[in-house]
Amino acid sequence: MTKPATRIQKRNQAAILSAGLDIFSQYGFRGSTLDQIADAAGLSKPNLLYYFSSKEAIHAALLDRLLADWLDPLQALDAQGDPVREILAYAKRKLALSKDYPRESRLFANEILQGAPRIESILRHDLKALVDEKAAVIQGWADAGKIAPVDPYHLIFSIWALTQHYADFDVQVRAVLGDRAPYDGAAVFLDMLYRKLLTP
Amino acid sequence: MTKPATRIQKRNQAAILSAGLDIFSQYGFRGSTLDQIADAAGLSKPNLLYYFSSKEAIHAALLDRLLADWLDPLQALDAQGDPVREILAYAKRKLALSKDYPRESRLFANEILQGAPRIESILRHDLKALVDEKAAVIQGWADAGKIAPVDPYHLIFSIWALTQHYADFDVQVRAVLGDRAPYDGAAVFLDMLYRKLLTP
DNA sequence: GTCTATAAGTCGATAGAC
DNA sequence: GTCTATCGACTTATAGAC
Repeated sequence: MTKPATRIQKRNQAAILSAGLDIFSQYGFRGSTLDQIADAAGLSKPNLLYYFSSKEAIHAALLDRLLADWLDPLQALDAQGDPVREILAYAKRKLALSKDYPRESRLFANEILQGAPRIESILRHDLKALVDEKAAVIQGWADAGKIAPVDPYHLIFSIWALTQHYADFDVQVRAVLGDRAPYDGAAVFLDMLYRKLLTP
Repeated sequence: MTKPATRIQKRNQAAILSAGLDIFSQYGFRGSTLDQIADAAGLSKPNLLYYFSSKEAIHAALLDRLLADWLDPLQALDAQGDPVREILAYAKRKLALSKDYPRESRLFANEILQGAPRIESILRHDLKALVDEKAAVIQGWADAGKIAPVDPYHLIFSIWALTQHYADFDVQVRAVLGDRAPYDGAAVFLDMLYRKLLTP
């Protein structure tokens, strides 16, 4: 029986996960070191390994936490709702996720870029099943003439790409825009884009 | 005076650069090792370092070669051409780049994700200047009523995001689509998307 | 040009004192 | 729970034989 976590344990675990998110999201799994994470968490390396048994364990905990929240916005797409409004709302939720959780977005991007060795089976099963389900909903809307006829898979990919871009390529976006804030303009642009695309 | 490169030198340099592209594009600079690259190139590690003086040198050579080609498709956007046709052609060129040079796209994505430490000044100067110039062209088209009024910066970002997504997130796209080929559907989707968005 | 051997440093992880 | 010390493997790069 493990005892309930003390305040110190909770604080240190949270500090390690936040530090791990900082480092892993920037350098990927192999490019990150425990020294960096321990330093960012304000702990010694052996002390860090007292809380998580290995580098893998920290990374796995972060991916678990991420995947739980990552599919939610698409899950919430409601087949009973107004088609255009539902898709616009989905894009808006994903954009908010990029704005509020950019490190999580980059952690995911790094994992995919490296060939998704730790989550490929989840992508092939859970993600594929969810996308297939929602693509069928969107296809149904198109068949019923409620939205313009578009390939539902590429529509979903486009929402992923357009929203995650602002988190994953943040450095490039800021290099081009300078001081101007990206997300207000992005929200307006995406709203217009999908409104025009989807209106039958 | 260095002698002109022999056939063997050219072949080995090319093999090293191709192997480096394979590895760096997947694991990023820090996550890649010379052992991996030497192995992929079919050379011993000391022999690899006979051709390139350091790990950094291989990576720098790859980034140089990449950046030269990377801005070309936008450069070719012609202010004198037909507005909608020019933008559609740009998107098409970028999608072809993702299809034909996915490793280069992922090398760039890795560099940006890691904070662009080696190319940030290029982004802030050359890239920004080019985007500013072409954004002004697009803004002029919008002001003249030749295309719908859209934010030209977010329009350009959207083309980057939508095309590079198919190279950078290739694993995820294939996990969802299964056997179906991504690029034919993507081309049709993007053509319709930008046609509808830009038509005044 | 290509190899073996190795230097010099960093990596993840453990031992054991407190 | 947290520390210092350290192990053994790995990593970049060099030396020197062939």
